Amino acid sequence: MPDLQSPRGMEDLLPEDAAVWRHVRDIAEHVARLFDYGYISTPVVEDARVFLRTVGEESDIAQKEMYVFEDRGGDRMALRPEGTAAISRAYIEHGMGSRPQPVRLFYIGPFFRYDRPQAGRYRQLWQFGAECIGDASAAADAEIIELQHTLYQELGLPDLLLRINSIGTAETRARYTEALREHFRPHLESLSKDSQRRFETNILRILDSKEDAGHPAVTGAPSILDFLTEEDAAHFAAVQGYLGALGISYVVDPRVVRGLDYYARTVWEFEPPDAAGQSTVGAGGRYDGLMELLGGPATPAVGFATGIERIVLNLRRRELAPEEEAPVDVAMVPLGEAGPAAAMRLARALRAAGLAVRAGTPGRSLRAQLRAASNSNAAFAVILGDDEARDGVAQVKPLGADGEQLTVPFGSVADAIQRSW
RNA sequence: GUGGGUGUGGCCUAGCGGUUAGGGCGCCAGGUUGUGGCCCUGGAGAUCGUGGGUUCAAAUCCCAUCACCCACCCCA
Repeated sequence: MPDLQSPRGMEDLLPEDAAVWRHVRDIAEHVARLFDYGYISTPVVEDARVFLRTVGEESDIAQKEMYVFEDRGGDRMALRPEGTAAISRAYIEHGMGSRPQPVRLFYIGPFFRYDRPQAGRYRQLWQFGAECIGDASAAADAEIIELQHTLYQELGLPDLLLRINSIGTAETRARYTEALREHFRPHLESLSKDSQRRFETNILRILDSKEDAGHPAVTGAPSILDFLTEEDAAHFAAVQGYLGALGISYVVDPRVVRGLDYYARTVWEFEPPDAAGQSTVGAGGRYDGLMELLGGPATPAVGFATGIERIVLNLRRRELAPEEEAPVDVAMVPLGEAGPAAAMRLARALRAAGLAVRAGTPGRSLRAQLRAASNSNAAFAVILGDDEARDGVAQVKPLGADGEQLTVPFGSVADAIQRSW
């Protein structure tokens, strides 16, 4: 190991990884476009309060997973751990409440969580997300889920399991957590240490504990769905109605909860069927209370985020990840004294004609350069030495199985290559 | 923060007390005074993660440490 390496949990993206990332990003942006979501990019660094106010001071994100630092001016800054709060900040700051509602936005970029890395979890992670802001209706929930569902369909991940739930409003959850507390209190002794801790910090999390999954107190716990108000229940039923109309399969799972406090009503997750470990590929929910936490007007909103690394992981597991970018069209092969300069000028002309051209390596033997050209998967080698430079021509050599090498005047090289396709 | 596993050239790896630390891939060069892919030959490239200890002798055994991986917590 060299003594300098990338920070823990933050990975270099190498050229050989580029094809699959480009693939995912292209499809994500395409799907966003299909739904008329506009691209928004917010800073990677924000005033720490943007997140501290919204994710909940007590949440793990605020307590131990956020990169917080003081800048040179003494301001408390944070590397963004998630997208929704920052986008909400931008929505308020730019008065987007005065635009036609709802405002539909999508984003893609890196986020940061000071977590212990493991498979599918990183300290710098990329997320693609979409937010539909200013629409309280169940149709907006369905639209966001449909967008996310379409993304996975387009990517070739049609069998991700959609689990949905409603966690009601803040009042609902207050009544429910009180009921849970009463339910679990007599069983505390027999629950795992983690669950005992959760009993104090985030009691909802006991429900999806891995250790206590089979515990009778967990399996027999009351369901939040029984605590929903009439309005919440109607909203949830409407969402399910839309999903049914769209033919999107899902399961209602009352154990789906959210780590962040600002969620309300509909929440969901997409998971691979062979789920294990850090498996959630994407998750979303309604966050009607968030804007007010940031000092803005009460504004209903719903959105989702999906982890690019986790998408790539799933594509690779299924061998659906494209391995290579499109190969280069032309590899230049300059020889001799006059070849290199003439080859550079010819390469410029070819690029101007829209061809991708890899520069050669003057000084290397013809054999070595042709080997390299062949390895690069270039469609053509263009050989240019002293004789060619003198005569104003180049040798155009197809690198495929067959095809004849031609002597072509400079001005006709681009044409000759484009015609022979 | 907790637990487990693994560290040998760029990558994969053999060696598990005494070897000039071996091989494969890749890279560079040559085999053709200017013609690739296959093949052949040669070359460069390793403080055996780091520090300490045991021993006549350590990549190999012990301890510590660091890094990475996996899992828990939490989350995308």
